[in-house]
Amino acid sequence: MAARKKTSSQPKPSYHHGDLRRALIDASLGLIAEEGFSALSLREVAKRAGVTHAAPYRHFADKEALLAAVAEEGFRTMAEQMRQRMDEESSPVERLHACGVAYVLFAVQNPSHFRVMFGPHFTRKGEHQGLATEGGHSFGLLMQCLVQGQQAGLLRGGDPLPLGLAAWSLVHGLASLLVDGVLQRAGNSTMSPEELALFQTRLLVEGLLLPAQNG
Amino acid sequence: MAARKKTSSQPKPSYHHGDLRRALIDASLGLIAEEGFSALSLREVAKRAGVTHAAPYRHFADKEALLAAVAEEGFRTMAEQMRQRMDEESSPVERLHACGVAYVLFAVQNPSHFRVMFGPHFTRKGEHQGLATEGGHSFGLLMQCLVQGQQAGLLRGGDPLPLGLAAWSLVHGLASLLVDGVLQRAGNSTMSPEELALFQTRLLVEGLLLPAQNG
DNA sequence: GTCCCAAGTAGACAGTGGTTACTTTCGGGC
DNA sequence: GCCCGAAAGTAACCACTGTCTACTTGGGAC
Repeated sequence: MAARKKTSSQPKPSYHHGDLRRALIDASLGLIAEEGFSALSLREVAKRAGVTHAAPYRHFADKEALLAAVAEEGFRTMAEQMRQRMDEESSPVERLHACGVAYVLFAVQNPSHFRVMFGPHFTRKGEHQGLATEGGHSFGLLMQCLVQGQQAGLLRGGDPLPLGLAAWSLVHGLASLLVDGVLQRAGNSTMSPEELALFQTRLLVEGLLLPAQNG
Repeated sequence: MAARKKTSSQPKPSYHHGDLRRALIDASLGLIAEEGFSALSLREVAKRAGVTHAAPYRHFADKEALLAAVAEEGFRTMAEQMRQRMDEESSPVERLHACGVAYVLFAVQNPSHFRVMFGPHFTRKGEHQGLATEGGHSFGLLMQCLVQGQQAGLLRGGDPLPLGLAAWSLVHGLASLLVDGVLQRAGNSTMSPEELALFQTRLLVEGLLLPAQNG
């Protein structure tokens, strides 16, 4: 139920409904949020959007196409939020933190989006390369931070790709645990998602070792 | 399709089938591995186990109970493998690495188990507290490593819980990305899951900063 | 004002899935 | 050798889902 800007992403406002495509995506997100992913069906989505069960086929070839649209929007929004938050910082290291915090916050604030983006759907098809493209943008932002940190002489050198994968793993893991509610069942409490994200990204940068032991 | 020891976990070998309960769990894992999680149905599981579709109800109250049994076994196996791998190391830091590597390797070698364990199933019910218990064992092993490292003066002090959550996030994220095949689509390649896990856990311990910058 | 065509409706079909009630099989205790 | 009860089989119910086809609506171009 994230607040959603009425951007002019879809050019044609459509005839009868206004913007059914938009409404279907939102209905999907709401349904996943309230009933869980397994409850998501085209028919129920259509009902939520206030149309009959065949109407979605005017906008999406099939169920998978709808999911792909949801995921693609998610990747785009996430990259946008990461960029925004990173732009508020100047130091490469701070930008790195901002990058990770934005990733986790997006997941927590848009759990339905996150589930679709990284779920086990999408049975093959090269059709969804839009997803890989959009997802690549986010990872590109992260890698850019890392390389800048290396060039500034702040971060350890060498191939930045493994470093980026590690950073991605960290924030993706935290996001997954939060979205799936695992941390609620574990003995966590107290720290907010943002605090957790900031703490963990700092920890990855600084290391678990005692400062005196390092170097 | 992980190799499975015929341990005496279930006392009663049952009458007609031999051990249908065991067979149903294995069939579930095989089905998820081959057809994906969404293809998992009680009827198909029963067919794979060589019985009719109503037979599973002699051993599980409903579909969710079967999933819970799968997940619980997964948590138990994972904790066991973590313990084994940790016991091969003596230094707390090395044990920490072993702990993380075992987590990731379990996920990669038992992706079906992993998906069930951390999937969005299990609609409420306190019945599944067996899951939380078994899951807690794994996390307990991790926390034990951390505290030992602190007591040995190797790791930074303070509340060990946030440190443990960070370590968990890292390995859980890597495991998730590998299991969901995201790293295949990204420009990864070259490093094996074990190498990735070891590299990343080391990185978390030592930090991203240049050694000279740290401390 | 008319006509066209996208958008949406109504209905149907085939397949699947979870679940339950009743029946049959068969190993072991007596 | 008989009988009980657990384990598995059989059959059916009912709900739901994705998708297709044919029909209707209504706004805008002309």
